[in-house]
Amino acid sequence: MEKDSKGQIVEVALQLFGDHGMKDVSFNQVIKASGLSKGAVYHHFASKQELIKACVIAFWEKMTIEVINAPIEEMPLKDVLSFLQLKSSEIIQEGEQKNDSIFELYISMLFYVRKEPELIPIPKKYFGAFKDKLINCIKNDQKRGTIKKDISAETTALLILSAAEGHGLYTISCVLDDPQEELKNLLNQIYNSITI
Amino acid sequence: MEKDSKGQIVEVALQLFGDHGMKDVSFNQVIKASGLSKGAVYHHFASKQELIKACVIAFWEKMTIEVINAPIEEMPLKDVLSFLQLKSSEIIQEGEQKNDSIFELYISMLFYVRKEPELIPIPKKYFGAFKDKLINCIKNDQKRGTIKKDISAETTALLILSAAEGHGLYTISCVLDDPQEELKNLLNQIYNSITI
Amino acid sequence: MEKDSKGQIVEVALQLFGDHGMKDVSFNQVIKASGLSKGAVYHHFASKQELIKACVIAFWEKMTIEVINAPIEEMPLKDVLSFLQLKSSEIIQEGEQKNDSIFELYISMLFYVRKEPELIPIPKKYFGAFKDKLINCIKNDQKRGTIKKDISAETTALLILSAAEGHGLYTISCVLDDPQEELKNLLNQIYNSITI
Amino acid sequence: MEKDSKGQIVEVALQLFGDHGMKDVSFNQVIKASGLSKGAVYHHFASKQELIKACVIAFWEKMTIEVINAPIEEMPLKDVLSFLQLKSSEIIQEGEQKNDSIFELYISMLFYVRKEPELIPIPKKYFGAFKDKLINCIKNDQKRGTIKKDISAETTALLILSAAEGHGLYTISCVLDDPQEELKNLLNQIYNSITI
DNA sequence: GATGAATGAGTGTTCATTCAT
DNA sequence: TATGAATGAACACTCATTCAT
Repeated sequence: MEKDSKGQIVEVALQLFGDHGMKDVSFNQVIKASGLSKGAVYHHFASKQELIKACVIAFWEKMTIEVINAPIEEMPLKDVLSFLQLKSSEIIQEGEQKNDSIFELYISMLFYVRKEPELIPIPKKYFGAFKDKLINCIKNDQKRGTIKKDISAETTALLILSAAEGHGLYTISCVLDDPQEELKNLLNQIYNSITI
Repeated sequence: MEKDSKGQIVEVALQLFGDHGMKDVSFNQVIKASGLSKGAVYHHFASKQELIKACVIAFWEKMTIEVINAPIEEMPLKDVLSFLQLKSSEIIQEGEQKNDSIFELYISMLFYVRKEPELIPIPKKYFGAFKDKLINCIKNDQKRGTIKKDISAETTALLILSAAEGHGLYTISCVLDDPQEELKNLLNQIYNSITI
Repeated sequence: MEKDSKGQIVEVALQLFGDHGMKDVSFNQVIKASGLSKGAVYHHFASKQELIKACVIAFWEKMTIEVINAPIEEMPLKDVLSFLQLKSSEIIQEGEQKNDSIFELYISMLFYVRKEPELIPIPKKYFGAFKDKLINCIKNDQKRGTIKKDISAETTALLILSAAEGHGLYTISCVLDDPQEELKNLLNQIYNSITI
Repeated sequence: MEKDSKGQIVEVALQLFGDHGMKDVSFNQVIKASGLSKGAVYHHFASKQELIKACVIAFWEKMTIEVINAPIEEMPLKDVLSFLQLKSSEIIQEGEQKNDSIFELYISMLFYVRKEPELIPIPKKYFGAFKDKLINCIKNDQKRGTIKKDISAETTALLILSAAEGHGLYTISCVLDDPQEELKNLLNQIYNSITI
């Protein structure tokens, strides 16, 4: 019997932000889409800024939970990289249909945080969780003897994440000819360079 | 003795876009900053869209020229990577002072192109030139015998660019603890994995 | 052990009105400042109008009590005029620090009453009390033989009050060069013209 | 063939301010009443503040011109006082019909200036012109031998103005029983006290 | 070719007030 | 009696754009 208008507004706003980009969605549009009145929305969020802040927080919390729940934990790195490729291709395909891909929203969310320094810990937590999972897999593989012992798990994890991130950006901007193939090559080269 | 008002307007607009972000600069602001009258600016650009398009084109042309002129051609890859690190730290430092870094503008420019498909070749040319230069360096090093011959120059170049790009994004979003150190580690790991 | 929320709300509202002007204080601000909930305040005052009306009444009652308690009764007129000067300079000094002086609120209260005719008796009572006190002093002085007997105490009292009031308005509006000196001259000229 | 939208807007705004009070007239109302579009009005006045400022200036300039043109110059003081009474009763009668009298606007204009110190010279000029005219009349009467020579023309002028001003305020606020009669008494008492 | 007055839909925000709980 | 979620008209202001001169 809960109403939780506040949560619903954030939900609706995130949807709109994902569809048209954060900068291109007006508060009025959010209000209209929420089905509530102007005053009601302002009752929950004193300004557009505050709504956006709530959305940014909700976005990163979702992302963090997604990472935490990702079934990566005990996988060998090989499978994790395949998992990353799969996810990436899903995002790419989704992005081709919509005007603004989830990736664009993701970047807006990063940039927004940059201007509200007190929010920095939030995406940092997401990023840290992601990196830690990768590091864990690499160390497990090192124990298993499939990955060289003198490789820094930390740096390797960051390399994988950065390469995937950069590749994502290049994909979005349409400068790559065959994004999926090229991502596979990228991750393969990294993987091959650290396996025994 | 041409006035080239058109070019001047683009120049002024790019300056404003760099300072406040493309979405946060109105046509009126550009007009005011240009010192020309409303009618005059509209005489050169029939709409804001057209001005933006001209700016996007000018931006990528500048970037491409910069890459083409970069003194990378005959360097060993080692030095090229140092050069990349230097550039990166320059951008980071600049970005710390301004609200919107050049990096943010760069990403806006990528995203804009995405929605105006006929412009795609323009950043693609920039990216291609960058990648070709790297490939060239790698191949030279392979000839010199400092880099393994069985490594794909193409994939390695893309790996370097992607990793740097992704690292830039992570830096901008303040999730890294020591961006410069981490970039060094990243590039070192790549370099070590391909040297003999 | 009564809470007298009603009185407290009026108190808070008067404070705000004095600080920012009656027109520039919203009902919401009063509610917030009162520390009560929206519903609670509306329970006491069915509308903003009613709250204002209560404030106007409270304001004039305070003013009336102040006049009634003023230690003027048995003073010679000479001292009363000095007393007026003192009060005036106090108000001026206070008004120089705040944005809205008590004088501005006083005038708003007068103007408000004008539009709610049933309230007219309230400031009239204040004004009457003030005038009566002055008349009394003048008549006493006439008995004492210090003031001419053929002078109308009524008109003289009104003259003093009007001159002081007008002078206050000129002071507030910054058109006088040396308000305090000029008030002294004003009252002296009146006083000299009626003394024997 | 001049359009002078700017002047027309000020005219319309002053009309509305006079009718409903400065604080109770919204920019939208001015825009609607002006017959122009929102953008057009904002083209001339960058903000409501600027429009108000222009109105304040225009108001005081009108008032100053009115004083300068008043046929007071060579009159004996007696007639000038009658003239003042006449003017006052005109204002009172007008004020009884409208919600907000010209007197209320006049006071708002004084108060506004108080918060924009660079405007202070403007009503000061009006006030100075008024006082100078009175002083002149008094000095002429002193030459003619109808007014005592040992009276300060300066103080007397200020006394007349203050008393009239204060009386106006009392009239507006409905605390007087017979404003016109009382003003006559007031001015008579002043006049009688300075005549030989 | 160049000017700037004019347009009107749109923005984010505030307001006094109502009403289900 | 008391709460605070909800309402919607109004507010000041910005925007990209048009067009008569």
